[in-house]
Amino acid sequence: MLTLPFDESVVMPESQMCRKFPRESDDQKQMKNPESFSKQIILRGKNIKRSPGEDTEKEEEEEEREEEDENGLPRRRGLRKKKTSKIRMERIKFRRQEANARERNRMHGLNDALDNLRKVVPCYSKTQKLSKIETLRLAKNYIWALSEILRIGKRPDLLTFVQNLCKGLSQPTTNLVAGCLQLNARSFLMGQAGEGAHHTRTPYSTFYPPYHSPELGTPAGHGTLDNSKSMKPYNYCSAYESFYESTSPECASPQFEGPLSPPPINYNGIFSLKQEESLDYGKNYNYGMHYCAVPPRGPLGQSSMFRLPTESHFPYDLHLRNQSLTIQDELNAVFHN
DNA sequence: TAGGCCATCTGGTCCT
DNA sequence: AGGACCAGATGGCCTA
Repeated sequence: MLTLPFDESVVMPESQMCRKFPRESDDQKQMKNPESFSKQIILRGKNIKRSPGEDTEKEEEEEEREEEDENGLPRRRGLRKKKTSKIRMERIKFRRQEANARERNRMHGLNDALDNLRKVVPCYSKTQKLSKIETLRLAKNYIWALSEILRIGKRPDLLTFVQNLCKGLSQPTTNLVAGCLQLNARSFLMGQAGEGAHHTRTPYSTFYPPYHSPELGTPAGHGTLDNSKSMKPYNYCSAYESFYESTSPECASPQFEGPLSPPPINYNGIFSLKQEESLDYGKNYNYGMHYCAVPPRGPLGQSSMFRLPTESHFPYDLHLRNQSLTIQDELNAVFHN
């Protein structure tokens, strides 16, 4: 915009000017690189480039001399003022653009920090990024959950941990977190309906080895699984155990690495358990009701509720879409009853 | 198409 | 004076 002649468009308010031009104007693109932008200003803006306050007096004096008419008499006040304001406008404009660049950098820094935060909260996916607000909420919940562990001095059950993590999160985020924590809806059903719910179990509702979906007959991560959103499932075990003791090999990394790591999980639709959204995060902590995923009985609950035996795995619940819907219906029935 | 999320611009305020 | 920080406004992109 500095390349524009200083005509009326320069005098008009900045906000109006900005609306006149496309967002990614040349200047704006250049502003992404402030250094090159400065150079551009030198090249294109003639005498625009200067450090703030520098030479301005000289130039304004010059301007004032210019403002004398042929007879050496000063021009009328109004005219002169207009000329001076033109310089000022130029300078203000330049400073505004510098401020914009700083603000952009600042926000980029903030976003970088948020990205770093995303990597340490219990749900990280490069392709399915948590929103800023959800990242902050999840981080807060995570800190709170961990501090509760410290305060109480013992491990809560998985359900409580997940409940705490998901407080106040939106449904998609809750789904994502649940997926990352590798809960499964069947555990939920078992916990909700107790033994009576066992009839709802499908042949593979009991634990089966990961990487393979019996119904699909294909390795997990293929077929109907949403592979486009390759997620790095957070290993609950790692966060948990690293907090207390050394991690087992299976729990060493929260991230999905390589073919031996857990497959991507289809988190679309599986955990659509919430009946309503809480409008007031501070008051409503009902989300826990929707995550009554009781840690599976059996091998998981031996030395620790969450400790996995060396050769056992968390179940990866790989559902077909319609199957997920069926489960969701069942869950809804549970809630409504 | 509405709504959510985001990047950017902008002007105000506070601090150094 | 100038920079950092903040919040409002705006428009683009994406998804349900």
